[in-house]
Amino acid sequence: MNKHDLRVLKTKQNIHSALTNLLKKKPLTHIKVTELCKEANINRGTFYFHYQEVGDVFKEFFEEIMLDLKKSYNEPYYHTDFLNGKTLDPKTVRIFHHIKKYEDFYKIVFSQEVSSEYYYMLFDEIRSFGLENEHAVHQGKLNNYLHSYSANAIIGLIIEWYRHDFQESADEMNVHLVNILKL
Amino acid sequence: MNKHDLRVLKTKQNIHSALTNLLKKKPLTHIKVTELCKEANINRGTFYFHYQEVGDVFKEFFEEIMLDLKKSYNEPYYHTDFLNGKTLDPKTVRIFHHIKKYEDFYKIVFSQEVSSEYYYMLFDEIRSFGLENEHAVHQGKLNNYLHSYSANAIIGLIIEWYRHDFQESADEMNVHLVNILKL
DNA sequence: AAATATATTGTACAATTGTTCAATAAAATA
DNA sequence: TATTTTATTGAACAATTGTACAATATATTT
Repeated sequence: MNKHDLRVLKTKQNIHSALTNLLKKKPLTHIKVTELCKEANINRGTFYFHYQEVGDVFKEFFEEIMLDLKKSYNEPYYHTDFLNGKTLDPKTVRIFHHIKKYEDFYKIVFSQEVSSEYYYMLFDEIRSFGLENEHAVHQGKLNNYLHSYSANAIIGLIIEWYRHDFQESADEMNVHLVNILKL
Repeated sequence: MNKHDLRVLKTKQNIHSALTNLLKKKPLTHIKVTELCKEANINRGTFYFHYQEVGDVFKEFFEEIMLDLKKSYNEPYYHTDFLNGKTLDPKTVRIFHHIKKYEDFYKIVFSQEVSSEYYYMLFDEIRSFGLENEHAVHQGKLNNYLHSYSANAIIGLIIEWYRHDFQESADEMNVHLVNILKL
């Protein structure tokens, strides 16, 4: 299976737009392989040649989104540094802006029904940023735990945000974080 | 459907022990309804009278485990307060001991393939403990975010623990946490 | 342009799913 | 104990899944 083969590209494009369409009508977990193939005008055998289940297609979407998260996190950031007189953390605020940008996808990622794999993709990405303040280097094992602690704490905020249906702005979320870190 | 009916109790007992047996042989996501019913010696129609999918049975297990977590968290705690000369947080250490106690279940809960619903059950339980230091009462919204932040931070540690195959002891985990909180 | 490689198709198949329903068995209730 | 209630069974059904394969179509390579 050569992912540069034009046939493969075309097939995957069809499947991708088919899934995008179906997601407007029903939740990911309700979409059948048969249904997706019909919408994409491809043979079911072709689907199983590339994927195992519908969720794998969504995973491909989310892999792209993770690339964007990595990219936007590493880009120089030109954003207002203040909101309501509070200083914004220039590192984490990019995460919140990223989430807001892909709000519709994260509503799926954080839903109860889907597999945890997307959660862990986000977790590992944020974890790789190494968010733990300025406290330089620690001993190896503690550092591992600290990374997981910090990354998942941020995701805890995002879960709460998700449960508020992403009502707050990204900047407001960052203010919440700053306030928590000040405690 | 009366859950006190002896027939229901017997049926659920059979299904429960059938699932326990099958889980020794294969992962949760590979267990079919048909297979579970054969193992439990009950009719497939009976299964669908009580559940929707195999995961619902595991959810019943986990609901009991969440009750135990709540219970052990509220019990007076008689445990050594020191390890390697470090003070242990008497609140959080119970969570770690609880996880260790049900290690086998949490290996399922934290696995990539299963639905996120178990994760959220744990999250909501830990969140309800209100772990945020001694900083008294804050404004309503910040408090919501703080609870989710703190609860998920702890779970971040547990995820890391899970990835180390739960090698460390509960007390060592608590030392990690204490060290992180000191930063 | 011809030869080669391989992705896609169509078909078939067994197994599982999810639902329905009347008959039956086993409870709870009077 | 007799009556009533209802959980369980078994059977049937359409739909979906997951796999296999030869035939075909459409790429890539020479």
